[in-house]
Parts: sequence; structure tokens; C-alpha cells
Amino acid sequence: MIDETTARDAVVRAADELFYTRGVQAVGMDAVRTAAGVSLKRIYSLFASKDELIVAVLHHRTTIWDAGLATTSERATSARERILAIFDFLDAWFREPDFRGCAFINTHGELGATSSAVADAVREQKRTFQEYVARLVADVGAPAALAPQLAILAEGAQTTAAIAGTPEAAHQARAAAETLIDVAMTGRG
Amino acid sequence: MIDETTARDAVVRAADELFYTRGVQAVGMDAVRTAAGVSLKRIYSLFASKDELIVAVLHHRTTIWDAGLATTSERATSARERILAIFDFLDAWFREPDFRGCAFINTHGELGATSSAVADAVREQKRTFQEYVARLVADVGAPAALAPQLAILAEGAQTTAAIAGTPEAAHQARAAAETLIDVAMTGRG
DNA sequence: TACAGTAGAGAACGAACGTTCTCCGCGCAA
DNA sequence: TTGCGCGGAGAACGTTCGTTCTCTACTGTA
Repeated sequence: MIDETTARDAVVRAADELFYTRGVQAVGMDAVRTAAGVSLKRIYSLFASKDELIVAVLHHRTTIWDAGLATTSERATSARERILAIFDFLDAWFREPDFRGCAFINTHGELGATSSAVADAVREQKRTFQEYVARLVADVGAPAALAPQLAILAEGAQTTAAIAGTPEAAHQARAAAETLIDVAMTGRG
Repeated sequence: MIDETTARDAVVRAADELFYTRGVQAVGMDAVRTAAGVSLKRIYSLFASKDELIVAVLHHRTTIWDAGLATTSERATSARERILAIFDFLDAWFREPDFRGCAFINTHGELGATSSAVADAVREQKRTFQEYVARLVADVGAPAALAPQLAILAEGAQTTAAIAGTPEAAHQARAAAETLIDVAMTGRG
């Protein structure tokens, strides 16, 4: 038998892909079992319920998102570039063939009303992202009010790209971000 | 018996409220029947399937959204004000106690992957909104590139407010919009 | 070899859902 | 009044789903 950590990881990864592609409620635990290659009995020994698995998947997504953001920002040479790198990261993501919007936003829309655990996990992720943006804004020396504006642009780009099915929202949001940063830095806004 | 138009309207209104509050898949047709006061048999004579009802609800939401936007924009005295009125409209909406985000975004996240009819209806609504913004941007005499930036701000404000459960994203987006408009009008962006 | 414990495969179970069907009552034509 | 057709209420049906249970096979030990 494979060890607990490996099994858990396999289940979360399989569920993540299925949930993201088809939506959470459209995926039965049988499908997760098949995709993960882990028996239902084992899955239910690792997670008390589907709800708990959903939350684990959201946490997994958070890790991936944070890592992707960190990697993209490493290439940036200035604080300003590090902010704009967010939108380059989004652009690359939107172009992936299986891009289907932000999993957190999607899951919140689907289950946020009925599962407070899901709502909490999503809110937590968004809060972390906003804090990340706030740190970058502080680094660049702009007023703190700029941060939520940039975060809203990033959120809006994600839903716009998801619904339209095209990636151009990333560079539109990036252009807006550049304007907002420049204005904030020169005190005009 | 109530006439067809009235019955249809009652079903759509009841379904709209239930779907928006709990999510689409969390609401059974029995709940729609009870809330609308229309028998299942009648509902299925008005709508071929739940999918068809969902699309009808989305169209109903589109009408409400368009009307709300038009009402808010009537109070504006200039083209610039008419653009900013969008964010005032959002602000008022976010403060409603049962605000739960944009129904189109939520439904797309829930069913967009499995129902192309839903995906189409949502895409259509967002396209209409973008055209509305583009018209206002043309009226104010700003470059066309401003329009998608403002639309992204509006989308981002909706998801941010929905997940955070607080309304401040509206005025943050409004402030960003003011900056973007001003820069676009003076040719600085 | 015999046995105990464990895990996998998937059958089974109870609930919920979308959809259809049955039964009953009402209004209307003759 | 009698018969007919339509609509309402909700029971029924078949499916799907989350979760649990059963049965079998295998591993390690004496």
C-alpha cells in the first residue's frame, strides 16, 4: 500500500483537476476514486467527507497559486515590475487550454452559500492575495489605497477571461495597473 | 387558472431568488414549485427542463440588471458621471443584505463547464455590459481602450465584494475608474 | 501451513433529484 | 345533469450521489 501522504496527494490532485474542469458538484466520489487510483474506503479514511476534500483541494490550489506567483515575480527586477508581473502571470494562465477561471471564484459561486468552510477557504485565499499586493505596493512606495485597486483589476481580469474565453483581459488589466501605479507614484490620483 | 405569462413570470422570479440565494444545483424543482405556487406539471409545460428554466432566469436577471443600470445612469448629468454611476449602482447593490455576488459569474462558475446554454447566456450578458461601457466611453470622448479597463474594474468589484462580504470594493473601483478616465482624457495613459 | 489483520474493489444503501404519471376535482358544452 | 377535458397536488420512477459495508486477497508471523 502506498503511504498516507502519497495517497492523500493523489486524491487531492485528481479531485482538483476534476473539480476545476467540470465543477465540484458535477464530480462524484466515484470519479475521484477512479482518477486517483485510491479506493473509496481509503479516501474516506483520509477525508471525513466530500466537503473536507473540497477544502483540502482549495488549500492545494492556494499553494500552487502562491508558488506560481512567486516564480513569476522572481523574474522582475523592480518593485513596479513585480506588481506588473502579476498580470503577466495571469496572461500566461489565461492562455492555458484548460483555463476555466479562478477555482476559488468558481467554487465560491457554486458552494459559498451552502458551505461556510468553502466560503472561509476562499475568503482566506483572497485575503492572502490582497496582502501580497499590499506588500508590493508598500515596496514601490505608493499609497496603500492603490493595493485594493490592483487586486480588483486582477479579480476582474480572471472572471472576464473565464467568461469570454479569451486572454486579452490580462493585458487590459495590466495597462490599467500601469496607469494607476504611475498616477499613484506622482501624486496625481 | 392563471394565464401563461403570469405563471411563467412567477416561476422565473421564484427560481431566480432561490438559485441566487442557494446556488442552482442546491435548489430542487420541488422548491421552485412550492415558492412559485405553480405545479410541477405546469412548470414542465412552460419549460422543457431545468436547464431551460436556468437560461430563462439568466435572461430575467439581464433585464433587471439593465433596468437598474439605466435608472442609476438617469441621475447622472454628464457622460463622465454616467460612467461613474455604474460604480454607485454596484455600491448600492453590494449593501443589500442578500447580496451574494453576480448571478452570472456564480452560475458560470457552477454550470459553465457542463452547460453551453448557460455559458452562452452569461457570455452574452457580459458582452452587452461591455458594449454599454464602450458607448459611455465613446460619449465621454476617451479612447476605446478605456472601456475594457472599466469593465474589468466592475467585474472585479463584484467578485471581491461577494467573497469578502463587504461593499468597499465599489468605491475602490470607482476611485480607480476616476483615475483611468482622467488619464485617458488628458492623453497621459 | 495456519491465522489474524488490513486494504482494495465495488456492491449496497438511503437520500435527493429531475422528470413523469396518476388520481381527483372543477368548469363547461349539450 | 352528464360527460369531457384540463389542471393541480403530489406520488412514483429511475437515476445519481455520498457514504458504508461485504467479501476477497494478501501480508507478515509463528
